[in-house]
Amino acid sequence: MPARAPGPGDRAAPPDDHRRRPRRRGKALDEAIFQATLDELDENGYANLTMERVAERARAGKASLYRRWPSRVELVMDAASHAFPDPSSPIDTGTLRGDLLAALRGIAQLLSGPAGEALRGVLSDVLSDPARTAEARRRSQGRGRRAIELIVRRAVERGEIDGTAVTPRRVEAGPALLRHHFLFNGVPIPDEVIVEIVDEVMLPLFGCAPGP
Amino acid sequence: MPARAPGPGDRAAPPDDHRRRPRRRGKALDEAIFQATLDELDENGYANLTMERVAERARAGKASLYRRWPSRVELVMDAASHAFPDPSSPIDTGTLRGDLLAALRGIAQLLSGPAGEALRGVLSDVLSDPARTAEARRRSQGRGRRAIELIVRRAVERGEIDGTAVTPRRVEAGPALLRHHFLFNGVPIPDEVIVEIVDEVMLPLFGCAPGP
Amino acid sequence: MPARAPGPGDRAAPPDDHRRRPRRRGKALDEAIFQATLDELDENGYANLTMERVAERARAGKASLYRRWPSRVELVMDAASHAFPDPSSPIDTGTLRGDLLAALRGIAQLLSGPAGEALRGVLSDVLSDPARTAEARRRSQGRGRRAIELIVRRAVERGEIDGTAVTPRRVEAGPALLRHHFLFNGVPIPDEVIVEIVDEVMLPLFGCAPGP
Amino acid sequence: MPARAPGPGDRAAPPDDHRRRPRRRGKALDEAIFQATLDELDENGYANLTMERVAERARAGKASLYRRWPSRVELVMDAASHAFPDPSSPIDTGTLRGDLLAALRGIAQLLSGPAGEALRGVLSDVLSDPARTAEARRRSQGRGRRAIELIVRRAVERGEIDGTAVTPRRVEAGPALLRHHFLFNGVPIPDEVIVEIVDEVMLPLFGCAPGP
DNA sequence: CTCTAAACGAGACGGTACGTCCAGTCTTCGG
DNA sequence: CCGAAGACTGGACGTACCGTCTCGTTTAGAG
Repeated sequence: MPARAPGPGDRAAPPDDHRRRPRRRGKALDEAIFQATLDELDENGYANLTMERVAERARAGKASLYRRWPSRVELVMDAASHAFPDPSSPIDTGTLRGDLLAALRGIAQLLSGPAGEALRGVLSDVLSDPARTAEARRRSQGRGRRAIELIVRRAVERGEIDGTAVTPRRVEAGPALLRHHFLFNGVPIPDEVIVEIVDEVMLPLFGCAPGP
Repeated sequence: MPARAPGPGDRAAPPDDHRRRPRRRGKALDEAIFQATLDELDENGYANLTMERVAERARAGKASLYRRWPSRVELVMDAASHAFPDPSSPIDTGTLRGDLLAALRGIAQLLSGPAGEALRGVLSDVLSDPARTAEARRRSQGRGRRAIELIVRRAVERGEIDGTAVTPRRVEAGPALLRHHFLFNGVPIPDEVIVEIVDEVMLPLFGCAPGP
Repeated sequence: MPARAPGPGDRAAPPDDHRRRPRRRGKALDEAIFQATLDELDENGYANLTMERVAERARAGKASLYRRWPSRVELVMDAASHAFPDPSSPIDTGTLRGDLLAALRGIAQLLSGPAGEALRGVLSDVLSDPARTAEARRRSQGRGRRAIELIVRRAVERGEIDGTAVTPRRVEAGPALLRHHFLFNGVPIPDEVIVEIVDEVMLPLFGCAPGP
Repeated sequence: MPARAPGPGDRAAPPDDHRRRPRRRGKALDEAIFQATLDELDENGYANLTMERVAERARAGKASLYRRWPSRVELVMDAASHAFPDPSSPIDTGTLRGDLLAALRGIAQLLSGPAGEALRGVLSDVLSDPARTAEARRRSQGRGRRAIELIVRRAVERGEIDGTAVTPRRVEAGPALLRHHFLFNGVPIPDEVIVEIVDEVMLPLFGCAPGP
């Protein structure tokens, strides 16, 4: 029998006794899967990320993935969140403009990593289900929005801007433009883009004269 | 791998005479494929659109698709462009606010159809190749941007706004916020969103008092 | 080529619950595939046998076939061997002529079934690879050759013929002529052909006077 | 339009004016197709010979092939016959043994070329149609059979053998064993095989003592 | 410290779609 | 107007994953 596949008669093959002993469970396994997911995101992008490859890379069975997440979308969103768990209150530079630049730069940096790759892909997978759409929105927008809200509130308290100019739509505008740029132009996001968004859009909307 | 495929006509197979006679070619076939693509987009969305089903639906062979477009992305972009070929100069309502509302409403309507479904899916498929990213950007942004540019120029000519307030970033901001809302919230796009974008962001950026 | 296939479970696709539960594995699946292969051989012949149709007929996935056999050739050879597993020692009629007629008739009967159909097709697929050629030779010639060898040995022991006349080439000649006739003339193989081969070729070669 | 296939809009492209000008017809085209067929047989074997590749290699359209031959089989048989048109009467060495060796060596040489490659593949394609089977048999067996017949007749005339031992079956046996060996063992055919067939089978069948 | 139930790795399973190649037919256009 | 060129429909190729499942094996925790 020269050129055959393993073949049907090989059913009685020994069950491969050399399995890795310290079998991971729970948290340890979660971590391994997250790491494999992020690595795949990095190397191949969301479009080419498959449950099969993630499982293999994590040296886990596919069932262990499906036991935890119902689909690729949830896995990727979880993995991205897990990688950047820290909402970390925005730094305080003392001026509205400085704070906004810092905040947007933080978001840009986030988008340049796995979280960005995840965001891009998740968008198209998620829209059929409104609940998951909302979940994705919450995860991707919450951080930036809360940061800007806090920054603007501090500026109002400092008397730098008028509180009546602050509306949800305007708070959201800056991060939205940044995300929009990322989605349509990819990475890296030039710093001029951020400066322009702050100086030409955000500051004017809050009633500030554009920066230097 | 010694053997070629047996093939349908290795003799002993009947010659299958019932092929449709007036075989379509060129433009006629293009049209049929575009229509099938748009129908699939409509019924199943981009994520579930397959070359296989489009071919079947258009009663065409897969090779006829691949001869024209190298992948799903290009087919879908072409089909969407084909369906809405006319940038059609924006209507003139006489006021900046009216023009902007009309323009954004036009974009919103476009996004609510197959073009929107296409945009969403294309974004995640296209980013690996910068050239195709640019192409997608051109197709999806060009229209809105040019419309706003023209509207704003008319407003400047009417003396309604100051030309120095007009920058590319600000021109782009309105459509960008609308697309952003569409991507993260889907359809339908409530009209209040459009009104808010115009009144709270666009008009102020161009130095106008918000509308009524 | 940025996009992986959409896949059936990219969400928004129903989970297709109607799968047959007690899914066949191992031997049971082997049997089903063999049966489907033999049925296809019978109905459409080797030239029109495709992995696709065999899989469909066996209600199996194509991957289950390819996991077992690297190509059509191996599948068909295995299926044919499986259908006629028993070389079964040749019957003893008491005379050399009777034994030879019985043996050749047995081979002819075998060639008239799926094994013959398999042999014909396999020949053209297998010759590019010497190892597979040898395998095919072993499977198709071994049986007949061993039978004739045994029959001739018995005749020598009975003193019916002289052992010095027995050479491998002569032992092989009878079955070879029969197979040659089958390959160039197809089925059914007239019994006169068998009688002629025995009386005009085999018996004289072993130093016997031709039969009645 | 960066990364697109020729695309549907290119329909109006000039109809490829650089077509080969002196368009071949009739004999000239036949020759080109025959040559392409033989080349393909040589390089890829019958199993991998396709009408498509032959057409491309001959720089011809597929329809030009189908207009001349209804299928691969006929094309290949014609091409092989065309390449070796000369039945050439068998050489006369003066002895039966010498003539037989020469004849079988001639057949072996023929089988080692494109004609052999053709024979192998044709067998499996032809059997569904008895008429074509007969045609293939005529083409592949006629030559050898007529040669042996002539040789044996000369030997009878020389008084070397007894005419009553000559039967069609026995005349056919030698070439049949040679073709059988070729089909199951491929090329090259060792010369010992030919010597064995002559000395252990053919000569004894015609009532001659084996050669030296 | 056993004993059991759950979690785990591995991967087979029935499928869908991929992108390619080829069969044989039909249309267009050049000579 | 014939015939060469090649676009067309259709179908099989062999591969990659899907999400489910069945195996044993390993491990944690209850008795």
